[in-house]
Amino acid sequence: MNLRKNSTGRLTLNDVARAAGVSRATVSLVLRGSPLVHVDTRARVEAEMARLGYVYNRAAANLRRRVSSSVALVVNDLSNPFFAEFAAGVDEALAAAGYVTLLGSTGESPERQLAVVGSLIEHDPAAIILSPAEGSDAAALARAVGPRTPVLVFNRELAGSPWDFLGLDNRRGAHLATEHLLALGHRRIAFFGGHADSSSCRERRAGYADALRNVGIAVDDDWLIESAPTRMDAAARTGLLFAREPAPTAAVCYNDAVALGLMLGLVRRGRHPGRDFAVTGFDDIPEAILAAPPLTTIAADPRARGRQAAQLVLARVEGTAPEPQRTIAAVELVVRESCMPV
Amino acid sequence: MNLRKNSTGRLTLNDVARAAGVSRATVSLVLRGSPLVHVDTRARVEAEMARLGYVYNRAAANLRRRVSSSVALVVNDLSNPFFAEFAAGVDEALAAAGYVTLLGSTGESPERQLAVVGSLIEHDPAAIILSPAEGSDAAALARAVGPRTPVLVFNRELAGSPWDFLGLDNRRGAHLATEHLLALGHRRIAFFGGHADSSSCRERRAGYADALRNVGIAVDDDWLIESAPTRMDAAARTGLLFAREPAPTAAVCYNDAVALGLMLGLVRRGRHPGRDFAVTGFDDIPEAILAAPPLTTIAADPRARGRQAAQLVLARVEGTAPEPQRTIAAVELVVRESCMPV
DNA sequence: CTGAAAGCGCTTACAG
DNA sequence: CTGAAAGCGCTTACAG
Repeated sequence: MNLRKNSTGRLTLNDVARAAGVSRATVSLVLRGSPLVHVDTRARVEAEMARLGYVYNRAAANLRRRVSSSVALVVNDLSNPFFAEFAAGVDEALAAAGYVTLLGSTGESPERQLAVVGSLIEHDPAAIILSPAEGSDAAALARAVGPRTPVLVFNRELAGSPWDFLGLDNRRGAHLATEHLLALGHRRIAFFGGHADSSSCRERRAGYADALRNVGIAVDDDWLIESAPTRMDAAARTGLLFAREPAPTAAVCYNDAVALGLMLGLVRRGRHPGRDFAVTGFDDIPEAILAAPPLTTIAADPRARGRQAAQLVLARVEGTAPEPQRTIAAVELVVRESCMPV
Repeated sequence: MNLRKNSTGRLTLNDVARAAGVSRATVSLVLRGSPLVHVDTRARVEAEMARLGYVYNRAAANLRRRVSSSVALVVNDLSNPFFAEFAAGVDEALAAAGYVTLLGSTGESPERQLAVVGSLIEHDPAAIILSPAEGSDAAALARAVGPRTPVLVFNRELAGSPWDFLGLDNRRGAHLATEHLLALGHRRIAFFGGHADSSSCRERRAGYADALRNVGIAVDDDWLIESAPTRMDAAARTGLLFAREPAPTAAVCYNDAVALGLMLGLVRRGRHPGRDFAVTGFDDIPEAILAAPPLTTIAADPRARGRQAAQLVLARVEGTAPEPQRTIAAVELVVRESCMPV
């Protein structure tokens, strides 16, 4: 009956207990759905909670129970649709399991990443899903995380880390893209974009090289062209493809962002992607289908990867997972119109 | 000197205090940078914290201090680049201010939105930044949030809510787009996409109508075409534009997603956007520039809007903001190649 | 089925 | 400058 709040202005279990005429313990049991409470008592308590507008303080409960109901998601760049979709998938699966997502973004900076992890870890997440920035220092990260919080590394391998890993089958993806170009008759095929010091780039290059070697073509180092994994930098580096004659007729791109940037760069040079130069991507981001022409690419289903990452990390939290897991998600070729036969 | 952890396995202030030979209070003062602690003591304590790998439990501190160091961000769809950029901006500014972002996504479902808000609020965020799902129930939301947590509503107005609002200058944006088409000689101009029951759609339609009326053209209800604000639905509804003769020669689209979908729909019908039908967008998402042809649109700089939202909400939290604020962000026309003269 | 008491990891007056 | 004590909002044995 008493609407007076306690000294802090915040409604607590105490207020509900007083209003319902029971002890705090009883209210707590109601909250947690215990069968110990008489059905009438439960109803009375619930009515009071609704009437007062009580909101549960999960932080206090978590502190007492020594549990956590959050998972941190550290992502390098939310403006990359691949990671945005991934984040959406993570959040979806975490929410379904009753966890809340703590978001942190690093902008591809290892220093910011360290700061972000240091800040998130103070909020005591049950686990961390980390899509590492390029050039991450595994040892420094391990120190920032400490020994008590499980980590799932996504997408880029972190050399020397003891953590779970979820990645794409990069090698097979690039292999499929390269084979597609070979089947169309291309023989001078470049690998365009990405930084060779990232594991995903190395793996994709390996798949590309495999496919070429299978048909007796040697990899030409001049056609292994690096760029930042962004549209802009890829567009800017288009010229490197045509530095030497004969130039390639096709490029397997590190990812879709790079492929779209390359297409932009080609158009600026008066070329027609899909008509006089073939391009493949990697990721199948939503705008791949909207490009002109629509981009042939490797689909990785980032949203499903996000759900999968959440599942893996929760399995680790619940302690049901065995030793550090290395999970490689399958990947498939999506043929659209950016590759002409030659 | 003692590496033994307490019973829970977790390192606490107590452990650091014992190892450094001081009281918990002293360690706490060190942690909070108090000048009361002797410099030598501070150094000794900090050395122990580093050596032991102590991590601060901010939840416990927040509970005791009755403060919160998180802000909840509720967004309807992270796979929309406009919201992904917005989220990135929010997170960037919150992190800079020492707050952590609690993420929730609603998938444009008012029911899920209620559940998400109900779950986030239990984590006691200092504030909520809410980009409401279509068809949100303001009263139900207000009940879920309670009276103690400030909310900033972004993008879509929530009728009857007492909360701060940050929106775009929708009316002016659509006005600019329509004027651009008029200046190119178009006279039969449709307004394509969006749902008329959302405030942003109504405002954009009003700007469109203003511009037409200014030059003595009446709005034709047949050319006010609704769609979900997505690429797919827009593409599917393209035909409605050509149901009657004479058909429009141009469309002001509700947003970029709709505009890109419309362009896709036009191509499927054998038309050439930018050559025989003019299209404008709204948002200037990154792929607008990559469309074929590049999309003329209204730039809203979602990342800057995210930073702005964080700032507004923090001002409210610090209590420096006066009465409920209504902030309308300026918007500008970006001319590219999707509109030909007629 | 309910109540009194202790405790999660921290902070904050208050003495000294 | 440091220590002992109380308390943030909850949960959990333990009695009854």
